[in-house]
Amino acid sequence: MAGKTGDLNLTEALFDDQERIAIADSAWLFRGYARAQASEIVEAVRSVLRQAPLRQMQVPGGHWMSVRTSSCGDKGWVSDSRGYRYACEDPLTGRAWPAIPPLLLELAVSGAARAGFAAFEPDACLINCYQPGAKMGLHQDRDEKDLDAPIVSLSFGLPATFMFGGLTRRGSVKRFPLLHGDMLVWGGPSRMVYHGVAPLQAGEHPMLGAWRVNLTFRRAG
DNA sequence: AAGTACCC
DNA sequence: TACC
Repeated sequence: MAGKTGDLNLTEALFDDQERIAIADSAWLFRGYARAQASEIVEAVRSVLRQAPLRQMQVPGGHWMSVRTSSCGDKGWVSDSRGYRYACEDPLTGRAWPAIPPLLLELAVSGAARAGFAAFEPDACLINCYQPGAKMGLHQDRDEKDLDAPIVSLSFGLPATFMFGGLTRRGSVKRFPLLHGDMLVWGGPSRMVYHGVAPLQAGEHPMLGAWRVNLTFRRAG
């Protein structure tokens, strides 16, 4: 009897080519897509974080997210007791968010194109930083105006178990590792899938120590 | 509710 | 599923 959840056996997954792994309908994992440029990417992220520091955000209901976040781009994702939204100003500094570094933008756009999403013009890049124990519960990305644009996610540092569910909370959830340099792209019929990250396991990464850094690019509108 | 608690 |  099939359960409601299950591991995605990547050795049995459909390989479109050597690096592109189908996760679901219109959802693709590009193993190690950004690995060769990881050093430059991490340096660009550090530069953004000097201008828009990491912070923990409150969610409606009063709890605090375990993940530390910042943003770059025209819009940044913010949350407080009043709710979630995209904002043009960083509430921490009162200034506009830093621009998306060109290298990151180029990777996100080229990655989206390789997944079949032409002319992706992200205006928001969320920076989610996980330390051991940090997690992201199953949720939908539903605050963007343009749901035709995909979500492009880049992972660096410690490995994480990604949870990729269905269009309802009750749908089955696939779990698979996201490793340093991996890119995940989902959109179209998968755009509104529930997804999340299991609590990060302790570890030490040569480049990032006890951290996982995730960049997600969206068209917030 | 990108949160937790608790119930069935 | 409920949470105000």
